[in-house]
Parts: sequence; C-alpha cells; structure tokens
Amino acid sequence: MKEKAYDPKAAEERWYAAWLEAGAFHADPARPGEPYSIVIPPPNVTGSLHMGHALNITLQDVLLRYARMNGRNALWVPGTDHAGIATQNVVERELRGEGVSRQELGRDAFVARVWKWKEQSGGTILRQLKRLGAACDWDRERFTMDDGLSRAVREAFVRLYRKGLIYRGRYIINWCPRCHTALSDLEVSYAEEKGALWYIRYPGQSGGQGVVVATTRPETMLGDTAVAVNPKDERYAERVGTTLRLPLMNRPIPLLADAMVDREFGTGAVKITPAHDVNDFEVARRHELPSVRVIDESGRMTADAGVFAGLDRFACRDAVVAKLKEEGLLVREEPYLHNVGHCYRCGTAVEPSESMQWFVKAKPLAEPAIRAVRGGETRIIPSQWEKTYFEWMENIRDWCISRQIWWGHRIPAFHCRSCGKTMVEPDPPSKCAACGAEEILQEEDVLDTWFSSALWPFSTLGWPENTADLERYYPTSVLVTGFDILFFWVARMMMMGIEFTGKAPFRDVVIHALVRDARGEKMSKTRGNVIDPLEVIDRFGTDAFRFTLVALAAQGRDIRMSDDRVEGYRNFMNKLYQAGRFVRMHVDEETPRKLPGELPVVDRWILSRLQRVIDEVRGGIEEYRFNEAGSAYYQFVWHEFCDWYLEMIKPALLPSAGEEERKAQRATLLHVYETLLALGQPFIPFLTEELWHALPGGRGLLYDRPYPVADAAVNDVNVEEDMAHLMEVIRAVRNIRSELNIPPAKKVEVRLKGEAEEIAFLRDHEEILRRLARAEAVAYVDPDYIPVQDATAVVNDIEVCLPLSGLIDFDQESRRLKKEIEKGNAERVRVAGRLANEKFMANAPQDIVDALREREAALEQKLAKLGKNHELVSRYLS
RNA sequence: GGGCGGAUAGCUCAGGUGGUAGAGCAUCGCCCUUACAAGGCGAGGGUCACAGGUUCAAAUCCUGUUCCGCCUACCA
Repeated sequence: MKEKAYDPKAAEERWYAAWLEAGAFHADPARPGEPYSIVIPPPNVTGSLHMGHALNITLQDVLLRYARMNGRNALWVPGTDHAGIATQNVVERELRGEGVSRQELGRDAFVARVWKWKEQSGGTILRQLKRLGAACDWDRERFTMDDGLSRAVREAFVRLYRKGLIYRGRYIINWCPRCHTALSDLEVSYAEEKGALWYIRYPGQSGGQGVVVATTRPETMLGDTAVAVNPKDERYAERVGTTLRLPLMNRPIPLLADAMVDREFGTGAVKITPAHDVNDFEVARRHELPSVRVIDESGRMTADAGVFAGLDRFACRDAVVAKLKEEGLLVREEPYLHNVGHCYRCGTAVEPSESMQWFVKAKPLAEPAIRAVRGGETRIIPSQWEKTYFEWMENIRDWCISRQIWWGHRIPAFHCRSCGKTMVEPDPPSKCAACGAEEILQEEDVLDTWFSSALWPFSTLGWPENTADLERYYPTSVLVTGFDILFFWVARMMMMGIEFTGKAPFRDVVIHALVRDARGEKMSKTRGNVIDPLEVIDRFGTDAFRFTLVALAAQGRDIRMSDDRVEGYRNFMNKLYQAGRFVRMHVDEETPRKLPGELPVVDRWILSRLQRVIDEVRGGIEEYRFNEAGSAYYQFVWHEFCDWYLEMIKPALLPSAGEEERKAQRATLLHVYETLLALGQPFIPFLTEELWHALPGGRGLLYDRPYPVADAAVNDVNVEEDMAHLMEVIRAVRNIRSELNIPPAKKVEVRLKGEAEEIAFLRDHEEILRRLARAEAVAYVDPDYIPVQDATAVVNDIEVCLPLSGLIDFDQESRRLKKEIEKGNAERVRVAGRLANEKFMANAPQDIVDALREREAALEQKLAKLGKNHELVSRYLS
C-alpha cells in the first residue's frame, strides 16, 4: 500500500522527540555564536493553550529557529506565571466543592494546597507548547514562584523600598469585593452601564432649602462628610461655609468650595464620600475632612451605614432611594449611562475603597523607560505602538502592588509587634531593629503577580546573581507579545529592567494582533466561538496550522482563523510532501550534492529564482513581516518550483535523456529541494525535518543545518527573461486550446513565427514546449508565413500559430482575437495618452519614460499582428 | 473627551520609500497528463469608502467627511 498523502501525526511526535534527544534546544553560554535570546511571555499556570498563545509561540519559534540556523547562540526560556488571583480562585473553587473555605484551611495549608495543584495541573500549557513545536530550552524552565525568582522578587522589592520607590500608605484603591483584594488601575476594566442620576436634597442644618446634589451611587451618601461646589459658582457662593444635614444619617456636614467641581455637571454640587471615591478622597485631604467607610470588603454596608448596615451595596442603593423618596428628599431621577469598573478576573463591580496598601512610585522608573524607546535602544514594532507606550508612560500613576490574597510572593516587610517598626529585608529579621523585641510578624499581603513578571527577562537568567546566562543572554533580542499586555507587562519590564540592570530588557518588542474567529469576532468562552488550537492541529497538522498563522500575521492586523484557511495550507503541506516523493523517485545515494559548473538553462533559471526567494524569506523574517516571508515561500514552492520547474525537467529525467544531462538535473533538483526544506524549517519544522530525512544520505537534523543564504552570483536576469518568454508562449498555446475547447488529448502542431534569432531560444527548448503545451510538433516559420486557418496569439516578438483547419470554429476564434485586441488597445490608448502629456515627458524620470515608450512600441506591434490575424480569420466567418 | 487602526475582486485579506492593482478561498469551463483530485490547465471578476488637495503621476502623501473596530480618561 503506497502512502498517498502526508500524515503529520507520526512525524510530529518523532521529530520533537528527536530534537529533544539531540539536546538541540539547549543553549550553552560557553558555545560560540552571537547570542540570540527570547524569554517567553509566561502563560498563566492555570491556562491552557488558546489561539493567542499559538500565534505568539509560533512567531517566536520562527525567529528562534531562524536565528539558530543562522549560527546564533540561541536561547528561548520557557516558563509559567503563578497568576495569583486566577490560581487562588481555581483552588478555592475546588475547595468549595469539598465544602471547605480557605479560611478554615488556614494560610499555610492553603498555599500548600495550591502548590499541589500546580504540580499536578500546572504543566498543561507547557506540554501543549511542545505540540506546537516550540524550540524552548526546557532545561531552563522557570516559574515565577520558584526559589530563584522569589529571591529576585524580594531583592527587587527591598532595593526599590530603600530607594524610596516603594511606599506604604492609605489611599483609595480599586477593591474587588469578590476576590477580596486590591487591584491595580490596569486590572479594572470599564464598561458602560445603564444607571440613573439621582438628585438628592441635602437640607440646611438650620432649616432652609439646602443644596441638591446629583449622584449615580446614592448608597455612598451614608458615608458623605461634605458637599462641594466650585468656588466660582455664584449660585452657591453665599452658602459656602454653611452646614448641611446629611439625610438618613442626620449628620451635619459642611458645604465647601473646591476647584475640582465642574459647574456644568448636574446641579454643580457634589457629595463627598472620601472613603469610596478617588476624587472625593483628594478633596477630603485638601479640606481635612473625616472619612467614613460604609462598604466593607465584601461589598456589604458597614455598621457606620446606620439602619442599612448589613445590606449588600446594591440592595442598599434601592433602599436608600426608597427612603429618600419617602422623606421627600429625592428631587429627581433620570436615566444615565455611565462607566462602571469591573474586576478583570471575576467581573464583579469594583468598589473604590480607602485602605492601607503598598505602591511603586512609577514616575522615576518610567522616565528612563521612555528614553530607552525614544533613543532607539528598544524598538517597538509596528512603531505606531510607540505612541501608545509613550502616552501611558508619560501619564503613569503609582502602581498598587499589594494584594490581600495568599497565593503569591509575600511582601518582605516585617512588623515589630511591640514597637510597630516596619523592616523591609530580603530575609526575615530575628529581632526588631529598633527595640530588639523578637516577636516579628511578616506582612500579610502578597505582591501583584505582574511585579514578578516585570523581572522575568532577567530573573529567569539568574539575577540578582551575575550568572553566565545573564552575562551572555541579557538584554534579550526580542520580545513577542500581544498589545493587550503592553502596559501590564512590557512597560513594567522596561522600567524594572533598566532600574536593576541598567539596560532595557529587549532589543525589539514585536506586538502582534489578535486571533479572531472566521466572522471576525473576538473569541471568548461566553460567546462560545473559541477554536481550540489543539483541535485544529489534530485535524490538519501542526505545520499547516503554524503556516496559517504565519501567512496571516500581517503587522497590525487581526487574524481571522477559519478551517478554510488552514485547509488551504494543509494542502500546501501536502504539495511539498508530494514534491518530495517526486524528488525521491529521481535521486539516489549517487546524486552529487555539488552542482556541476555547466548547467542547463532550466536549472540556471530555478537557481536564479531561488536566490530571490531566499532573500525574500530572510527579509520577511528579519523585519518581522512574517506574512511576506510565508507567502514568498508558498508562491515559489507551489507556483514556480512545482508548477514549472518540476514539469520542465521531466523530459530531461526520462531514461531517454542523456546520462550526463540527467545527472546534472538531478543534482540541481536535489539542491533546490533541500534548500527549500531548510528555508521552510522555521515555519514548518516537522514536515521539513521529515522530508529532509527521507532524502538519501544521513546528514543530521535539519534544525542544525545552516539557513540558506542567497548567492547573488547565481542570479541571471537574462535567463529569467528567456524563461519568462518561454512560459508565455506555453501559456499562449494553453490559452488557445482552452478557449477553443481543444481537448488535452488532441495533439496539435505549434508554429512559431518570427525572426530566426527571436526563435532560437524556443527552438533550443522545444521539448519543454512540446510537453507543457501538449504539442505534437513544433514548426518554425518565417515572418512572411500567413496563418490562414490558424488560431493565433502574439507573445513579444513572435506569433504563436496553431493550424487548426477543420477543428477550429472561426466565430469563436474571431471573438477571442477581438477580445485580445480590445484589451491591448485600451492599454495602448492609456500609454499613448501619458506619452502625449508634455508635463509628464518633462518631469518624469527617464527610466519611466523609456519603459513606457517600449511598452507602446510593443503594444503597437502586437496589435498590428493581432489585427492582421483577425482579418484573416474573419474571412471564414459564416 | 483624547488616541490608534480599518474601509481594495463575491468572501478573507496582501500591497516598506508615489510609476501599468495581487494572493487564498469561492465561481465558471476543460482534464483521472505516470509527485500530488488535499491535484493540473484555462477564464471571469476591482471608478482601491466619499469629497477635496499636492504631483507629470495617488490604493499609496496631505486635509476633511461617513461608517466600523479597539485602547485610554476621576466628570459626581
């Protein structure tokens, strides 16, 4: 039973194992070669492979394999991220199933439990990366919570603290009442929601009409400690300084003036809730107002909310509104669309709350990170993202890094129980530095996961030790990632990298787009339109999938993934595979790998074309224009190598051909094919490795071979032109046959009409012409030959005539020629028009004018010939 | 409110520095031609969103408009 089509599965397992076996992915700093390093964007340890990863990993793998084959000392560091909140949520959910809460379990037992979960389930995504073919150095796998990285985190924290770049304080932060933790500004995503704007009257303390305020959150009024108006607002000027009575709570609160208030909005009077609003918090600071916390960490009303204590914040909103209505203090209620922040992990509406947290002072860190990009130390590609980067960096705000969860790096701050002194040390102190007491408690909070991720490019290489890896592979060559974590991660790595190593962590930052579904919609679990990469791989093979991603990865544009596309590229994989079968039929152990000095034209042609495609593919990869590299490769392999070259050498490979000629052609065939395999290895590693080993002669792994380099000396413009002409002639014959419905089985004679020297090249390659045009015979006729009963076409200087007496339908041929003439004439008119334009002639560069002149002459000649032939044919019209 | 991106063949999209519009899929013919029907050969199909401008020349550069996306922002 002979194999018909390529079966990827077996090859994929075999070759990934072979690469690992050979230690091919392992990087050794001691080895020579200019370093090329990439750190993987560490996927969440809870994660499983999705399309975004697949694209991200594929692009990195292309770059890495390319670098490696170019002799670079290449390293790709893999690993995962501990994903604090997400992982804690997963394990808590598991515990809930067992009827236990994490509080019941206790901190240490819970953390141990998460570790156990990580050991069992945490490796999923890394195993999936292997199916994609990722050439990661698995000996260097890292986890943000492992010992080395944890040490790096503590070290970084302590250094920043000592420099005054980390501080602790009471501020308003975003609080997730479900996750029970603070979030950074970035971890809140805003969504418009339909709500209402309630107008509430706050009466004067000593009677009087008081002031009407407008709010979207009436429940927070229970914590109001003032009402503010703009100092320039004449409507309230007289009343500023008086005291109002806070409804429902019956608390006296001042009416004060603050420039922050917008006179245009609502009534121009704002209720001030310092404990639950950022702006109000600032106002309160300026005016030394007290702060009353009315919503607790679970989103329920505190004891300070009076009769509403214990209610959920949203239930409380309704209750407050109802009560106000009852008391006649609700002046008005209008529908209102506003932005509500939600926890990016669980979607719960975030509650801004005042609390004690740790922060990174971001400005001083951002400045050098901005300079690094401005100065070109780091490039962001495509460059339009630089603007986004600058904008964010220039308006950066301090970063809340403490989280009230258990899974993560516990903040290395230690509080003395007796005197309250806080010590920040990489290792726990045994006694208080101030009072000597020995009862010391470590800070309960852990760090934001992104804090450890920010150190990833150097912590994975051994920092703070000055390791050989760090020395050799830092800064890394390129970071490949999605725009969604530009701020979360890239910006912070830039800041931390420069702060701790003095150098920006990457030479290039490549930002790729989103993978969407076939209809262009974002894939999401809730939408149910998620395409599982592994399923695609199962159906079409990894290489086809990878090639699809590469071919569609145009800079700055989202990718629409669909079965159709993958199927198309799966067919391409098969094409390459079938070509391999053909090659194997004709080469053997004897076939020389060194090309003979004298080569047939066809060989010189394909070699010349090959140099170009090598340049295109290399250029595409080097400029991160992956789609261009991919399509250059696709186009060449299929439409030049397979469609033309293989077809053209068939006669020469037949036993009837001379032995010497056959040998030479075989050497070229093998050479070109092997070059194509090497050229394709970064994109389609499994198939190319498989095909490589199927060829005669064992020469190790393709992964280890040098990447093809174009040899300009092999380029031959004349040969390319001659061949282009030959192909045109073949196409002309095929076209006539097809248009006139002459079945392929019907052999025809082809007469080539033209001057002897114009025909010489065609005459030398008659066999190719005969075969590809399915011509029984080729005749060469003088320029005065009259194609009386022929179908004709004009190709450059010659005419292609097919004597078809008795077969030909002259009506049809007449129409065909007429169509040709019309097409040609339309173009001639355009060209002539431009040439007649004086301004064009005066201003256009000479080469453009010359080219156009030539074009005009050629068109005129062609039209003259076509016209004459059309006339001939017309005589026979019925 | 700011910022960014998109609008090109029926569909999905390519088209760095302006110089005769391309691919894949789909469509329509004809072919089981001995690597490949997951294939071969041929064909049809586009005032490059709209309006101005710069230029000898604009899909490409500039301005404006209209629709789509996305990111960002403390307007209660």
